[in-house]
Amino acid sequence: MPELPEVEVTRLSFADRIAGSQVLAVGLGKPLRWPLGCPPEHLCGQRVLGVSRRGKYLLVSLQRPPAGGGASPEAGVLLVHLGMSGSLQFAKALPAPGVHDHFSMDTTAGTLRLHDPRRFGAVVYADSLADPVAQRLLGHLGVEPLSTDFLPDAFVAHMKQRRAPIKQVLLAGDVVVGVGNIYACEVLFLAGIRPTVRADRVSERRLRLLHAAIRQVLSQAVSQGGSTLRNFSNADGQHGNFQSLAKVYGRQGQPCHVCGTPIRRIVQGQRSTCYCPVCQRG
DNA sequence: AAAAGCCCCTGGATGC
DNA sequence: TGCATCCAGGGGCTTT
Repeated sequence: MPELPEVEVTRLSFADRIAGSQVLAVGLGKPLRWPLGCPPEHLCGQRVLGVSRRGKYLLVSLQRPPAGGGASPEAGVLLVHLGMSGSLQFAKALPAPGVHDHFSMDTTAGTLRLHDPRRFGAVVYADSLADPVAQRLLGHLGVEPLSTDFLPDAFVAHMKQRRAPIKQVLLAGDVVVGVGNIYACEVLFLAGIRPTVRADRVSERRLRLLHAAIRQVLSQAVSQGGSTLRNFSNADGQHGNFQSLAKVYGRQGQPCHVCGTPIRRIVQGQRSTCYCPVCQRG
């Protein structure tokens, strides 16, 4: 499933190529998680300014060419979420949409297409990032883990205010974004923290280790091209190779790489958690 | 405010 | 072999 590194790798794989193009046509397949929020024709003629990212959302910024006169051009943004099974393709010529291709946008530079069998993904149009439609999805998000705003002191302070199990706080995304189920398990292993421990009961020393682990694991995963744990590929169709680096996720019953103890699997918030009962006592 | 549970969906794995 | 059942998971929403 796409987590922050996969989304970032996807962005890097097509952002430069689509920037500056003009939207020619938009086609929709079966309904995604949310409706597009505007008629598909509304996008036609708009210019693609660039692609940025906020958490696991890709933000495709658009601009309608001024109709004439001095009026400032209207700007808009497409919020793209890959959900659990989504992937983007961008190419000059793509074959006809398949049964799982639910959003297709032809531009002068190529076609951008969302392939999403489980349809947990979404493509939503908003007039701007300040628009309530965008704020509903982005407004509550925490700090970007790979930005210079992700500071140890603030991270510790936030965690000390939360009583929920630390893994659930990571997944909630309101302290730090982009840490999904796989990476949450991995970073807690690296920091030696038991996933079930209340966030505010974790020592400051280990919270600082966790902060460093989040930066290290996510940036490493980006440089590796993302995870292939769930058939991930970037918009060029290339696969990442992070899966071999997972130390606990999906390894229940197998020996811990550090101490040899069998990795344990539990369920938290209807999601599986894998951890080493010996290495993760903090 | 924060925490916990619900629900959307379907390919792949498992069990009979 | 073919069927039914279960499971995975992101994250906004509702309820506590």
